[in-house]
Amino acid sequence: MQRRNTDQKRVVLQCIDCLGHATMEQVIENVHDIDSSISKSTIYRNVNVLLTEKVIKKFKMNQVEVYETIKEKHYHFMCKECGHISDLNAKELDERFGNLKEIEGNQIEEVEIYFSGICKNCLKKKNN
Amino acid sequence: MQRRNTDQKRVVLQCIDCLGHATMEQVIENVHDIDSSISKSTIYRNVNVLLTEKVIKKFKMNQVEVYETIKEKHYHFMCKECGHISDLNAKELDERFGNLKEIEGNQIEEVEIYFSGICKNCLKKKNN
DNA sequence: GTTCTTATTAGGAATTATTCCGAATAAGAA
DNA sequence: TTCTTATTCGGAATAATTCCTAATAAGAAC
Repeated sequence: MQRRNTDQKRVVLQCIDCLGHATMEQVIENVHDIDSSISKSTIYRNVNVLLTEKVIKKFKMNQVEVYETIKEKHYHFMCKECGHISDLNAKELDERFGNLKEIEGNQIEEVEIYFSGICKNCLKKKNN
Repeated sequence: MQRRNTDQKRVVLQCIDCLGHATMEQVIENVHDIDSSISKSTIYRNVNVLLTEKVIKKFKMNQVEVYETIKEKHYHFMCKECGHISDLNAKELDERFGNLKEIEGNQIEEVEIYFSGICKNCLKKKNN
């Protein structure tokens, strides 16, 4: 099927990209801030299209489902205090597990790692 | 609030425990196999109670939401061919990242790792 | 064992998130 | 500019989960 580029699709992608990490609710809200005439079903459909096109990806941390554009490989850290999700640079971590190709006889193709704890900022607040 | 032990709650836990890894659908199905008079809302409620009691936990891999009883620490591997989820022994993996306490200024309390790829059995089938 | 408080239940209604549908529109190839 | 058909809107349909209420029963106190 020949895919088309529509304004609606561009807005959806732009929103997810700007937000960094966005829940579906946030995506809908942001899209409607830009153009409230874009219907919910169009937003849902385009999010799914972008997922199958592998332009964005979806993951879940601590019960929160999140979308983000696929850029260079990285991992996620969610703060248990403020709920903020931040990106972790992959390099340091890849040294540890990037070379893992097999485990207990199973061939590894993907590794998803989610860290959680207390973020830099919340630590700072606590120490003051 | 003083919690009570009911037959319904016991059946729900028993099912999740026996199944090893279970989706909500599977939990409902299994509970109803044992006692079809247990209502769906009771099953949902008890799953949530067990979650807050930290007797079971919930996670998500490749779009599949799964419940399991909390036993000793381990990681998960999901096969992209057959969809089966298996447990990975934590020891070997903990040597790699168990000692990670801080990253980019953030204090790490939990690490969730999900592997996916092709499992032992599917590899065997492919090679035959 | 009996009584009593109240957490829990069944079952259906209500809510919420997501997908489906069909006629109208518009992307982009020719 | 024409033409094909992917995409759109917007509301209906669906599916998953939670809420509600009267009835029940767990388990503490006696």
